[in-house]
Amino acid sequence: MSIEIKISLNNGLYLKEPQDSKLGRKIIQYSIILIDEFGFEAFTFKKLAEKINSTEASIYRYFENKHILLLFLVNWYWEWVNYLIRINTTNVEDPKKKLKIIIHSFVSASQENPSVDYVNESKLHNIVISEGGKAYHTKDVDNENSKGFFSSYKQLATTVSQVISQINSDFKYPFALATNLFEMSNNHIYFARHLPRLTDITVKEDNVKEVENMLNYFANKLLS
Amino acid sequence: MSIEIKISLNNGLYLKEPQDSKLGRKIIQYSIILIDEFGFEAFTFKKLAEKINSTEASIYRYFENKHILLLFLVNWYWEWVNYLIRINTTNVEDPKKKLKIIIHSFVSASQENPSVDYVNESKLHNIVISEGGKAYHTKDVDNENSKGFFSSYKQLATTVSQVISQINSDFKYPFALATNLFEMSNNHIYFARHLPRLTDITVKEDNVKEVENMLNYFANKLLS
DNA sequence: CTTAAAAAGATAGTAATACTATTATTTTAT
DNA sequence: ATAAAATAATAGTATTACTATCTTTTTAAG
Repeated sequence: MSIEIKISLNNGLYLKEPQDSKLGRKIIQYSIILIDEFGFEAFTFKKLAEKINSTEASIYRYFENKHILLLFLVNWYWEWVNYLIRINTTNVEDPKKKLKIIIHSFVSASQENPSVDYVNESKLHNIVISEGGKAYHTKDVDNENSKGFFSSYKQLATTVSQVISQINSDFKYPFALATNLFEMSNNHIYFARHLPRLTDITVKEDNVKEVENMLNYFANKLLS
Repeated sequence: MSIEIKISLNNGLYLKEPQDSKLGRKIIQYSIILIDEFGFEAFTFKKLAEKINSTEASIYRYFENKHILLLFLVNWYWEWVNYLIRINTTNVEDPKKKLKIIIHSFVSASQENPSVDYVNESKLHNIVISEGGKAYHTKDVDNENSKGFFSSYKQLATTVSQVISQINSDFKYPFALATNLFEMSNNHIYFARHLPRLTDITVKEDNVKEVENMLNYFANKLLS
């Protein structure tokens, strides 16, 4: 007995819905593991095929190429954070409390249930931290945007911006603050791990409390 | 009669100093043009060689690979912004004024003189905006960091953090604010151009005044 | 002005990547 | 039991990211 979550994504992100078949779910599961392990550049469909005892050709039936697969994974993450925010803020009236919950979701969505068994949310979060920007920093961004490949991120920005405007309706940059909190969260976890001189916070053993405190401080100060 | 600027970079970033030879300067000049035009992924040494009527082998004598070349270019930009901040803030006492000048340098360094004739600063700024994150979002980041490949960015962060601390010595996140202002500047110019629903500002014909206003607002509010 | 050495060019070759195509086998649903 | 769908197996291509070697051109020093 269990509750199943299936996150629906823009159908231009895949050739065949990977969440509906065993092989498709394995592709998702092990692409997350391999991208996390080797990085996006060194990740190939050939390596993935070997890992799951399948073939390149079979993987190509699900995803056009590895960039689209990355977009799929990042969109999955955006949708999942959207979902967590929705359920964790229901029945919360105070927009300030809502924003605190949102910030908590940004830094540690990966430690939440309910989980989807073929997605290692913690590794997926690491991918978003390390490779997420590559999903939209491409020459094809305008074309992909027109196909709706970033609508989950926009949805997230809209949700958060509305809470921001509830806290302070005079604040002129609700969308910029929303995306900045998300980007800053990922960026500073990355900096703490790899380029610590670029930040003031530390992250020990995935303890992101300091990042969370910093984001709350920034948000409160800006909206006061 | 002219004043020449030569920006010195970590010598692990090249096999042979490209700024000291005609071919080397052509490599810099046209790699900027081609990366800006085609994007980093589609850019190859072969295309560059064809463009400058040289050969792949010759380019490989200057740069190990295209990733190192990108690092070289991004470091050049970081050093150049450092330099602009230094000369534009000399004899300015008020740290608040200094920070304004810094923010102006972040958003529109590309429109400043003095220029280096083989570097199109405006296109280089576009590369930093669109591809800059790829310089450090790689599996090799720790190794490259240990070789000092990010010291120009750290230097920039340090300079800005000192001004921030001069404005408000109690502010707990001077480095994070410094890097965030820089990243936010690039990010929101990119968003305004390609994913406008992720920001509140607009950028028409390279007019980045709105970004500058936003960054000044954020900085002032956070440091008040 | 000569000459040696450094730089650049020309050419060729390799392993890996990012696919596409075709056919054979297995799984699944009726 | 069987047809259709999914997957596996195999092969092949163009491009990329290099490396190696040899020839020609440029430059710098006596």
